[in-house]
Amino acid sequence: MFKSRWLLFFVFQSGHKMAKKTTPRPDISTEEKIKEAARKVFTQKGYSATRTRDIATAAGINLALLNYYFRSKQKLFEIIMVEKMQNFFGILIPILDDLTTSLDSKVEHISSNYIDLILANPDLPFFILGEARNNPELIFKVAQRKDFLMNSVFMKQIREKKPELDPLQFLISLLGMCVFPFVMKPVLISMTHMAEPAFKQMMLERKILVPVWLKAILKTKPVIHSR
Amino acid sequence: MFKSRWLLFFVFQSGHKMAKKTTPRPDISTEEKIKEAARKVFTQKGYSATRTRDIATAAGINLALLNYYFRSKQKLFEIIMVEKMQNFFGILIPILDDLTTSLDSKVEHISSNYIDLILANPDLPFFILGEARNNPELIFKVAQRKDFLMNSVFMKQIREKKPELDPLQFLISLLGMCVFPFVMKPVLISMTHMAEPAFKQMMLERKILVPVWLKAILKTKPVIHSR
DNA sequence: AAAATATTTAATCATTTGATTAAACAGAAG
DNA sequence: CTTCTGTTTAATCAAATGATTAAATATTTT
Repeated sequence: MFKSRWLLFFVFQSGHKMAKKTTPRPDISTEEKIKEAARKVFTQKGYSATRTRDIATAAGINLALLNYYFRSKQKLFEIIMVEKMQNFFGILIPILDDLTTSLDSKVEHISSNYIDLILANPDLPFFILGEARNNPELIFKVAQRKDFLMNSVFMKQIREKKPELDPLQFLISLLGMCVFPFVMKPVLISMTHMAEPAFKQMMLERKILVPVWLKAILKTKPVIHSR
Repeated sequence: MFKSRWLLFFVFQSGHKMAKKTTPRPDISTEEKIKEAARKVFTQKGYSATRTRDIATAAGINLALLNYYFRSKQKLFEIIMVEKMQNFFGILIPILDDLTTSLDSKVEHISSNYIDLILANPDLPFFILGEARNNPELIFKVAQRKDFLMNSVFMKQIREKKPELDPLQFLISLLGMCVFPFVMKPVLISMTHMAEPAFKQMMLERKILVPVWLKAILKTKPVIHSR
């Protein structure tokens, strides 16, 4: 058993599960139970506050199975992290690079889709933004090329409509409008009487507000920056 | 020695340093060296990723001195956290509640002061927003009352100027415009060719853009939300 | 059914980590 | 100088934590 695990490891060091050499068809669920628990615990508490025992308990499995299926906490984490980055950026990329839609339409889509996405996964943005600080190379891996963003259709459309404006300023503002309220939620709840339902209602209203406000921003008179 | 420490602990359990009973006047610097190192390490890595040994090394002191002066990692953390929250919110509160300034002027002040503050302490916002998730009660302690924010002069001025708008939507947008770029910085740097100097330049330009844009937002036509 | 292979478990390891202790050291008080 | 008190150090502790192992159980293959 010891031998077979390591042999396989050297053959496929795919970072993937290393069991199931020939045909065996187990539950399929154990591995998925661990991943599901890992999604929950990692996104909630972040990498370094997460204990492998938390994941094992949440998954209802023996601790050793985590290492059996995923080799290490780090390897399991990377799988979840990549998955979550795809959730987070995957929704953005296609909209930004759509040749068939107007700038206004893109703003509407991003606002609406992003807010819905995060309402359904409230810990997602903070998790991504936090772990991006420790694993910048992982972010880079998901964003294929460093010039995709600046060369996207969206950015071109902004340059066309408002040439004096750094289009990155606009994109950051748009994302901030959608994402920041979630990042700030705990502070907000501690400092006001707002609770979960009111927060959700506010975010639903924001889906309408953000496009209106960003259109207004695009109509402002040029601001010239001194150098 | 053992005895005197504990006696003092029960007399002043102020969470403060417990040495220096009679007169001795040491370096004064050891305690401060630890705090300074703790500021750096905690804000950079967060509570759970921080090792007391990291702090001791950064401070150039023996590990035991950390516990000698501050009892525990947790106690030291709370001191730093409160300090940092005062940095972060202390600049905001007086502006928000200033009876003598206009709404536009408040927006300008917040934009300018906040961006300058965070440029000088780039890890501050993420630290605060992150630890707020684990210690909501600490946030509440610094924000004196839960109704301060919603009753502030700033909020009244927004209600007056744009009665149909939830003033919280506006405040969150303003803060997001200033703070979110810093929260997002690592992602930004991984996904574009932007480096530190360009980021700083962008934030300086933002000090001008944010007030212009937020004034434009205040001039938009009312949006009525269906219920 | 027997053999081979895969999965699961309980026990255990080695390291890390927050914290403590006892002794050495330093400076002020008597 | 000696004593007292506060500071610093090196060694050590106990608990937590990521990981491994060997044995057990289950499943597939022959």
